[in-house]
Amino acid sequence: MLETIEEKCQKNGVKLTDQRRIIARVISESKKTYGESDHPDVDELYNRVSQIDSKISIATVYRTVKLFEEAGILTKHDFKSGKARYELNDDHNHLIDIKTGEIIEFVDQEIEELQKKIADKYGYKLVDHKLELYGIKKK
Amino acid sequence: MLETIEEKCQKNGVKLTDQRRIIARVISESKKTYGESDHPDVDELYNRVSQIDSKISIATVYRTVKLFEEAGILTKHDFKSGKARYELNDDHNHLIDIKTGEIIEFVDQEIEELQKKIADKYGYKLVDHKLELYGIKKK
DNA sequence: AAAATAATGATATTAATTTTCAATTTCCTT
DNA sequence: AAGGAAATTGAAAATTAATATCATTATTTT
Ligand SMILES: [Mn+2]
Ligand SMILES: [Mn+2]
Ligand SMILES: [Zn+2]
Ligand SMILES: [Zn+2]
Repeated sequence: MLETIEEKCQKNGVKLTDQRRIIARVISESKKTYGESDHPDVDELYNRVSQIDSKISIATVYRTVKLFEEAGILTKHDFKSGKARYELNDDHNHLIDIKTGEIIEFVDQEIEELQKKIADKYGYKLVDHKLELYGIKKK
Repeated sequence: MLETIEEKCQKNGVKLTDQRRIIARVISESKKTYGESDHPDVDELYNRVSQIDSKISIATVYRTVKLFEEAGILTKHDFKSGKARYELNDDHNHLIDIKTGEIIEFVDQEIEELQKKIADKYGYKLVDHKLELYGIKKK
């Protein structure tokens, strides 16, 4: 982890209240605590946050993930589940097992460059990108 | 256009009622009629369909796009708009202008192959993929 | 043609997210 | 430090895309 959410907030002028700090912590720790491919939805975040401070409302969780997302701190995913799922914005891609729902994260420099090249070709500067691969395990 | 929705339905065992046929037609014509980057949501489809047959209900539009999607005829997009948007499933990608919302469609063989290669590297057979590039126009 | 099956339209329901609003906390200005 | 403005919060209501229900209509099957 290169930069903490707190630092990113400071840099982006996002004020950190007690509630936001706790929510930030839960998100930061979600990978370490719950495994590599953890992409919690708001309900799940609310559950985890509640264990730290049971008075935090789900409205605040919704407000905070939105705030963090708009500040570029979090990435919101709309996988097929219907609920939005969140994680730290660290520029990786996802390979999703359509049988099990397992999510594998990957980074590929070649893809990154190719995407930049394509945007460039159409006269655009690439500022964000989303790549999801759906596959079935080969036996 | 290589294959009509009607043909795809027949091939996939999807029955075409009058209502479905009209909805299929509206979707097929959405590009020609409304320009290159047309990705209508259900409300918009309902509006267009209603001009042809005002008795078709929005429930039927919802049911039909779901049916077509499950048959692999349509692709459902969850862009940032909140509403799902639909178009013919023809395996292209999107470059979205984050200032104007304009959607540019593109196909890139190199990206296609690279994606297959990555899935393969993780032991998966690629069955679907979604790539969205977000950019700002260079001046 | 009669019975069974499927699809439709209208409406109710669900569920995620947003909004409202009064209360509390934080931030300014003096 | 005090007082008032501004921002944030919790609880609850509102919104809204999408789905489910159900009586009616259309299509198949016998
Ligand atoms: Mn990247
Ligand atoms: Mn492809
Ligand atoms: Zn991830
Ligand atoms: Zn498209």
